[in-house]
Amino acid sequence: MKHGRKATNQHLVIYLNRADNAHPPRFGFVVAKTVGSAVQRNLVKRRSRAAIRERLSNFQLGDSLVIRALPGLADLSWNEFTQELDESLNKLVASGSESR
RNA sequence: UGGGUCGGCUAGACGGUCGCGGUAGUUGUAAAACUAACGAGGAACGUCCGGGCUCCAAAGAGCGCAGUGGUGGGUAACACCCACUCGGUGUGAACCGCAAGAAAGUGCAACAGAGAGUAGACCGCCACGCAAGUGGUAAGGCUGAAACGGUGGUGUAAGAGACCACCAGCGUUCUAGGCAACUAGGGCGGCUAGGUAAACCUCACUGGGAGCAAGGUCGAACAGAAGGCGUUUUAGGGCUGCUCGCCCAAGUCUUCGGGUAGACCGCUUGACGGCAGUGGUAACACUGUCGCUAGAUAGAUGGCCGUCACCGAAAGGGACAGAACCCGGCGUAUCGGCCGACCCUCCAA
RNA sequence: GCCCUCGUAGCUCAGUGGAUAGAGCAGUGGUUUCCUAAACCAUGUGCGGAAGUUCGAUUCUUCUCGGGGGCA
Repeated sequence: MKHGRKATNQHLVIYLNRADNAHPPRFGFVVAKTVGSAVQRNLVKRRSRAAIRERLSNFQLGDSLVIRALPGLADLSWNEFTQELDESLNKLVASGSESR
């Protein structure tokens, strides 16, 4: 992800790299131990997967996305989580289309 | 009525929809698709003990080291569990206890105090002496966590287990009960033998080492260099603190550098769970019958909607916590809910 | 998953059954100086937590909390 762009939020850091490859979109989740216990980390990963699945149509071939979770994310509700995620994604997509 | 003790169970339920994991079946050359039933816990946690399993040739001996520590039983085993004994706490139901040995030996006890361990003599008491002091004594005072039996009497110059009575404690022995720990009672002895073993130690019993990243099969990739010790007179290794014994052995060890990090087996049917019966006070065991109940490999349980229960006046809320080879325990965390047995107290009879 | 280690002052470390736990640096106040630094004097701050053994625990034992490291 050295060539990607980054968007930071209060509880999220998102990296996006758009390449011209033909591979399907790839997603990675980084949940460190600082986020919480094993139960809380699992919850964050599952919610991230569910949220990305709902937004699959927003991505193109060749995209690579990494979501890094920060401490405090596990205490959010589902609605707060998706709101932060959408904000960050919109920022990334908007800046990407401008530069091209 | 109020308060409490112990034991057990549970950890929201049902449905719709979009998804995930392995398994079975069908289709398909294959990739994959479809269908079906399953899919985290009471602690999955901490990793504090004990085992199974695997490898170390087999798992040998002695010393050392470590662990356990009332008795009997349960168990594959245990530091766990059950029953009992002893000691302590509580009005009680009950609870707590690393609960062997201090006359085998060594050590330790600061400060205070006269004295802290084969006792001792500061004040005191008594005798002698004009006095200084000398001798006797340990009842009383003081210090301390702890001071060498207690009470009463006899006795004495004053006193003292010096002697006596009772009591407490010790050793030894006998009787009765109990598998035993131990309990009850009697005789004899000597008159007191202190504390600490989670200090060294002694006694009894137990323990070989490593761990599923164990271990095995297949496949992929790469590049060697320097040095040490050896090649039948035994280097090095298994082996871990030492010694012995045994085995492997022609290579092996150290440092630097380079490469790989994929697949499969191990892997889930087990000291397994439910029910019934029998034995046992119980822990538990045996017999019969029924059942199959996660198996991932960056790690599968989430999102949305509805109904009904719980808490709350409502808004709203719902604990602790996520399997990674598997079991048996222990310890710790936990919003709550339910059931049973028992104790104290209040009222009534 | 398994194994091994370490917690003492703000920091780096000593210590070890005995009263009031030390050393260096840092901090605060003062002396000196026209002012600052240096120097000198004074001073505050602690044994990760809870039980137990002991007359007495930082030390011994058990449980627990937190940190660090290793493995094919």
